[in-house]
Amino acid sequence: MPELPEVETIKRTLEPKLTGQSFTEAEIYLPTIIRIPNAEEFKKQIAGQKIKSISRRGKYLTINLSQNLALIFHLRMTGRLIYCHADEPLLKHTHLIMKLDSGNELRFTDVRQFGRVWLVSVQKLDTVSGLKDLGPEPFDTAFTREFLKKELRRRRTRIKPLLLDQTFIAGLGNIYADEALHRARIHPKKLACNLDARETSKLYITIREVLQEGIDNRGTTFRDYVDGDGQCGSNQDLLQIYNREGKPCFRCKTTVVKIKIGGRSSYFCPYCQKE
DNA sequence: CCGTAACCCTGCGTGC
DNA sequence: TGCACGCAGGGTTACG
Repeated sequence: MPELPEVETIKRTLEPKLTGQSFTEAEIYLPTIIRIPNAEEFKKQIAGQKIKSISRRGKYLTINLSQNLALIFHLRMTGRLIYCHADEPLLKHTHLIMKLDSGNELRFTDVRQFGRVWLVSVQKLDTVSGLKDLGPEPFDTAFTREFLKKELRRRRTRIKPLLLDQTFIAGLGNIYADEALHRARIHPKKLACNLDARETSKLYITIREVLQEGIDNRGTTFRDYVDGDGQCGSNQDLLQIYNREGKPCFRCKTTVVKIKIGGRSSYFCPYCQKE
């Protein structure tokens, strides 16, 4: 599940390879993944476009093109964006191939077909669903301890679903949200407005810590995630709580529990994270 | 405002 | 071995 650290890793692997190259043509095998424009327009518009830079916002990856165009990807759960030579055999579930003038290709594959692609002018970025409504970047100066404190105080929802709400904070997904809560010793069902000053401060720090460690370890490969070179990350070896149901908490040896909150699984330690 | 659930989709683990 | 079934999940939408 590509979350902020995974998308950031993909960005870092792709940027030096793609920058300066131009797209020559596109082959579309599953048109439904492209939200804007239609398949024919996509092919027509992307041909000849030069890649200026790559950027990330939350879990969205943007390839900034010449002529004020932006090619935007959201990988959802199983999407992959891989740079390789045109001779490489096609992986299963390859839905989109974008050819480059170097003889290499950028390929989009996605087992579950939930990933999405947009090609829009920068003036129309607000037509990319979810992008304009994103909350602050966890590493941006706008995301301060005071901001988190103020926002949590006025929210009467449980902390776990709130951390997953991309309009609240951009980039956290199920894995890093559980890791941040465990490290801050906060129960996932605790109401946001009931967090005390110490918990809020701790959470502010642990959100940044778990994300930074995820980036440092080149992402968490739980099942499907690979970077732009097709390489797995290593952060899965360092997870303290996610997917550890029935196993002893590394801190206190209490058995890790899995519960459902808002339809999503949540892993926590009932001793370290009291409700 | 908040919670819940359905939906999109395929692969995988489980139970029979 | 094979089949049916439930589950996994990010984001969107609908509804209470």
